[in-house]
Amino acid sequence: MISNSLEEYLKTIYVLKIQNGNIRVTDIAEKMYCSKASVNKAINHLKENKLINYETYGTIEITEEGEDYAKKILEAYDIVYVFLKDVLNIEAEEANIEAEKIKQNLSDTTLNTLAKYTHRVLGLSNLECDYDINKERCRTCVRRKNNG
Amino acid sequence: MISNSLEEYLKTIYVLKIQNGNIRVTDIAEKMYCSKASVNKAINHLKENKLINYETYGTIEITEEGEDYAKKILEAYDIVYVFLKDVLNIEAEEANIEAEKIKQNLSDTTLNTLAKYTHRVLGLSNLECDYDINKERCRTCVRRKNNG
DNA sequence: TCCTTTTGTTAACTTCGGTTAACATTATAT
DNA sequence: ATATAATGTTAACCGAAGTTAACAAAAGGA
Repeated sequence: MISNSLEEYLKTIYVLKIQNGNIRVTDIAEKMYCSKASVNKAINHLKENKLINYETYGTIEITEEGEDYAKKILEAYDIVYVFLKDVLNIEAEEANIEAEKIKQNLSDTTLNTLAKYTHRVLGLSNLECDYDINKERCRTCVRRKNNG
Repeated sequence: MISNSLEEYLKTIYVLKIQNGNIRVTDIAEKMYCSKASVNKAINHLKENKLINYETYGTIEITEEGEDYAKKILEAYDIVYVFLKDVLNIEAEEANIEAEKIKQNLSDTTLNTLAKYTHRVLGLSNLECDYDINKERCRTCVRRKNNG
């Protein structure tokens, strides 16, 4: 288990790599509005936790484990975001802010229950949805995102 | 604005005072599973923020402002707790743990929206519930609590 | 090539929220 | 009334997560 702060770094690294391919300390610092020194510390911690590979002055690579972790973080965000935006009808920008704040604090079981509830209420999947955050990315949430 | 940590101390002080009348540093430390030294620091911070009155070796008194603040913290907890327990049907103990973790991070507007949603889904108040977390304690949540 | 700019690292420091241990004060029991 | 127990305070410390500033390394242009 890593801290919320490190989770944010990992998530940012994962997203930036998908968007931009390669990625530098400076990119992360800009995206997260923090100093390069903070990023440097963070990536060394992530390395200690085997979530990324990194050598001094080298390139940042996410490990298998790190990728799974990052996906789970994003998945948790999606579950909360979709609930706030499409069930509670909270405006997108506000829903985004709130989802970012909450997602880290929810247990797997709560996230699973919330996902199933949202799917049911929105008619996105049948009642006996067997979604499990630890097994796979939520197809219905993904579909919603892809459809706008 | 005080930190989440200080909010927890304030909430605990408020609840203990309601339950036990007077209250000591030791009581707070026991309830929060922390050292008396931590409590001492916290109450001095709360005092600086005018949320409690305290003199060295004296008694701990909550100010008007502190009481309002504590009530709001409890209210936020209730809103999340009732949603988790009665809408998502999460088991009480788990709902309690999760509500404790989330409540601090939600904005007033999200809390209001969530409260109204819960009331509507549970049929606890009419659709045009004008509940506002900053104005008063939620009567429907209170009623639910009192009725078990 | 080599000089300059960009990028990355490190050291020293800050704040927050906690700890333990030593000490001070207050309360209690005989 | 006083010894002892309980309670409260303070000092010195820790780790997490950030900062700035100085320095090191890499990249790019003339």
